[in-house]
Amino acid sequence: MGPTRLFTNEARNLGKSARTRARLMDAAVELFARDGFEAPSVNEIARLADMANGTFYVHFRDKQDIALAVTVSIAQELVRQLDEAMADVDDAVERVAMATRRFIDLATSEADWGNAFFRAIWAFRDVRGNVITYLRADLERGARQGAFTVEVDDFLIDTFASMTMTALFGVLSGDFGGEAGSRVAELQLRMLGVPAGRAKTVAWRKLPNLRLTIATLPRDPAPRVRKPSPRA
Amino acid sequence: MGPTRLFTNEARNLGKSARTRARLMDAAVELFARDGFEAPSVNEIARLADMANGTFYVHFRDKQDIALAVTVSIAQELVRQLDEAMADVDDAVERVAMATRRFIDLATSEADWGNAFFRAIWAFRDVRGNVITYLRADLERGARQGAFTVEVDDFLIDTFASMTMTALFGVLSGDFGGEAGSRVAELQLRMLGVPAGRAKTVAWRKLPNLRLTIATLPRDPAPRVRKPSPRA
Amino acid sequence: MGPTRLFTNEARNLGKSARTRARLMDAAVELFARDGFEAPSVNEIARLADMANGTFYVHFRDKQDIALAVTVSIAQELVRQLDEAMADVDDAVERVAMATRRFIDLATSEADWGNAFFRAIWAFRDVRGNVITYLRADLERGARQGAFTVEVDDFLIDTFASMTMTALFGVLSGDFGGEAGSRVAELQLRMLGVPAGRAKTVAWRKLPNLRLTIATLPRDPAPRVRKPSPRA
Amino acid sequence: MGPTRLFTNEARNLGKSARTRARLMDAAVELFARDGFEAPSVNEIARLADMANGTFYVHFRDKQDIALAVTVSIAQELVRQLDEAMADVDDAVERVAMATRRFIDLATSEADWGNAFFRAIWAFRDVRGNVITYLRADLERGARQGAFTVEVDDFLIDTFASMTMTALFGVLSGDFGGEAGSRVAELQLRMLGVPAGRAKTVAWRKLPNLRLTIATLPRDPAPRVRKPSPRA
DNA sequence: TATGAATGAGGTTTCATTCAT
DNA sequence: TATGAATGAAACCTCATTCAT
Repeated sequence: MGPTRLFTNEARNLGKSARTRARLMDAAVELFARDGFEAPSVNEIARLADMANGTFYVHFRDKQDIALAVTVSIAQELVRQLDEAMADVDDAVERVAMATRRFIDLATSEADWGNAFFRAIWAFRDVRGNVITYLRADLERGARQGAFTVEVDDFLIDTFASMTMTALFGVLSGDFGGEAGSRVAELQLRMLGVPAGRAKTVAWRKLPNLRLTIATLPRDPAPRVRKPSPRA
Repeated sequence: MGPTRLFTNEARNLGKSARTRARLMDAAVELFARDGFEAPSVNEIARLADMANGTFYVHFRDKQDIALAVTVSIAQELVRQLDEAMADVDDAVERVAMATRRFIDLATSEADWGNAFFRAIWAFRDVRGNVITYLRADLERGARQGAFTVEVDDFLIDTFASMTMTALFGVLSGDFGGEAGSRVAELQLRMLGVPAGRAKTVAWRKLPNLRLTIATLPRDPAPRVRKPSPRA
Repeated sequence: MGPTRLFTNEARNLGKSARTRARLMDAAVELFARDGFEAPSVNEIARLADMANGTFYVHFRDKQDIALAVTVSIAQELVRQLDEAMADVDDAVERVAMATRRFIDLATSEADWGNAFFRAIWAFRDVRGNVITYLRADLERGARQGAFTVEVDDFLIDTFASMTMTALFGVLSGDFGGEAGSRVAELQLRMLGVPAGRAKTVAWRKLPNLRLTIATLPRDPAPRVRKPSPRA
Repeated sequence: MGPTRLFTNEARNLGKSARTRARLMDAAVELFARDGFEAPSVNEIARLADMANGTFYVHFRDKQDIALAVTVSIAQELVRQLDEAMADVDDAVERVAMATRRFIDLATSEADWGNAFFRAIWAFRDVRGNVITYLRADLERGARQGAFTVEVDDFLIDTFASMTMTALFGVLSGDFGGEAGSRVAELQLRMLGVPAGRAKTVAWRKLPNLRLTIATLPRDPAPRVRKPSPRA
């Protein structure tokens, strides 16, 4: 169950430069996830990626640079897949609960990415913005639908998000099990004003598992017929 | 408006060694609060405390050591004063809301301490334990009193605590104003199952301001009424 | 007002390889003139020449190599044009004064070349030799003609040359204006033994301006009168 | 005939810090003299001074810092001793010739210092100022005394100085012998307008040798009776 | 020829820590 | 206790140079 090297996989069919860059990013994810963004030295990253230290600087300006690249990629991918998975859900209560649960599922399915994401949220303000946009949309939808009885503003969003992140962290660190997603979701709905009964029902409804993936099938030769969705 | 040097103040009447140690701790708080636990070098701490770098090692094994000393002290003091201020409150709903609000008040009244505390919570697991004991007690009291309709366990406590911390952080970083305490408190009560009306009433009830102090020997011209102090 | 790219211009009608080489040399002159011979990296030179770093090594062994190529070329060109401009002057006093003045004019008319030359004189002994031959000839002519009352040897030549170079540097760095040529020339003649009056007359006599060029194939719309050019 | 370690010698009776600093400066002089100010790495300097690389940074901010320290010291010492040696000479013609000759003698007597000084003149504009002040004074004195028939201004001073420096460089590099001082001095006087005969007489008059020294006798314990001159 | 990714030695600088005073 | 100079490992980064394409 070693590291999955999602970036390397993604760059499989790209040029040499892109592949080297991807190897560095995978190495960085692994170390960032384990030790945070400060601890790993550039040399360590290069060594783990199995290349000369100088090569790092061919592809990134410095550690901050790769950290941001890695982090933004992860956040985008996470959010994109999350959004995709909820495309056909309309009810805000359902959406909010599902977002929390699936987000935790996804971020948990690839521990390094989840950890790196978790660290990134605190380290880089930009990453937050990316994610929060979606969250805000769902909360406002709920307000419009009359399902939530609280004011939706930055304060609420921050609070809400921190609950999700805390649950995620608990799962990643092994303190909590798979039910964590449902538990926070239920608490969040209660907080928002959803009646306790409905909160419980929605938050605990069975949900198919999600796995974080990165588009992998051949790119360059180009799949002639665009299938409905190239991913599971 | 400069730093308050609470440790130095506390050690005012102690031996020279204790006073030197306190100066180091005050310097450390100031730097930790501003730059986190990694960034400041031992030399910087010593320089800010206005003593030779070698002196640091007379009093602390290493940076980790002083960081722990500092944060544990802060946490203890914070919790102690919080507890003291709520000694005569019995109702769990009131206690829980008040704890959240006053905690934020206290931690906010001395920005460096608040920031250092905030950082410590993530960096040192031990500091959490200290604080959480009190929190658990109040939540369990509420469960026994039938005021809360959720299961009280580690998961709930973590979630609850992260909400408070998020509000605290928002205030410290200037994103939110003084009402943040009431806002989280209200959200927390709703989450716990307190009816929306009561949650609002309790969370927004006027409360006298608290200021973090390190009670010790008679202050400057010395207020006679204050009892000697709980510490040497 | 941008750089003149004299080498590129000179190689205009040569093979591709020669043109690439010339572009590198122009880039090198520009950087050497600005930052000296050590500071610019091979990568910088290549980047300024708008080609891949590897290409550099197709044309030059290393930085020393291009530095020499560049400065020897500059020195030759400078001296050649200087010599050409004085072909019909016979009197040593006139020649010596004119050489100094026109040398400064030329080296000044193309600031990068002037600066690179100036730097080269100190860095590469070889470059000196090239220039000094001409200088010695004129000084010896003056001695034969009885115009100079000092012994002409290496010491005198060095001293004389350093005076010219100092004036050149002053002009290039903006400390002195256009009259610098005449001033040194006058001082030099006095030093050599030319009576003060004559020294002044000769050194300040009006002189048409010279511009450093790399004569090659017909210029833009092509001045017909100029003979084909002394080079391929 | 190894290196003389003048700084170390000077700091003999000072504190430990000053002595370490002096050792670094001596090492720096040796390397700067041989390779210029760019080539030697900080590590090389520390290694030659026989201490850990980190120690360098206890005493100097960076290479520029030590280069300046070294250079300013050398220039000051050189100028001070030169000035001292000419204290009782009044005639400007004599002074000017003597200054040039003795300056070359001094700078030559301690080759490393001379070389370092020579390099410094080109690298640090500030060092020039120091030296040039004295030079200007003598030239202006000559003008006042009616001995010189040229205008004394920056241009003249630069030219004059470059002649001296060129002679110095020639001696240091072994191209010229001990008579170089007299030769330039004679040329300089001619240039300034001193009749050829007088120029020769003054410039070649026998002069006792000078040696660059640094005050060396016991400092701290303090010599009770100030002798007329503590130096040879 | 031209490319540009990759290399790794070597430079600069910081810093926790020791130790003689 | 307090000092602060000294240490050296280790971080960061640059760069001349090679080499497969």
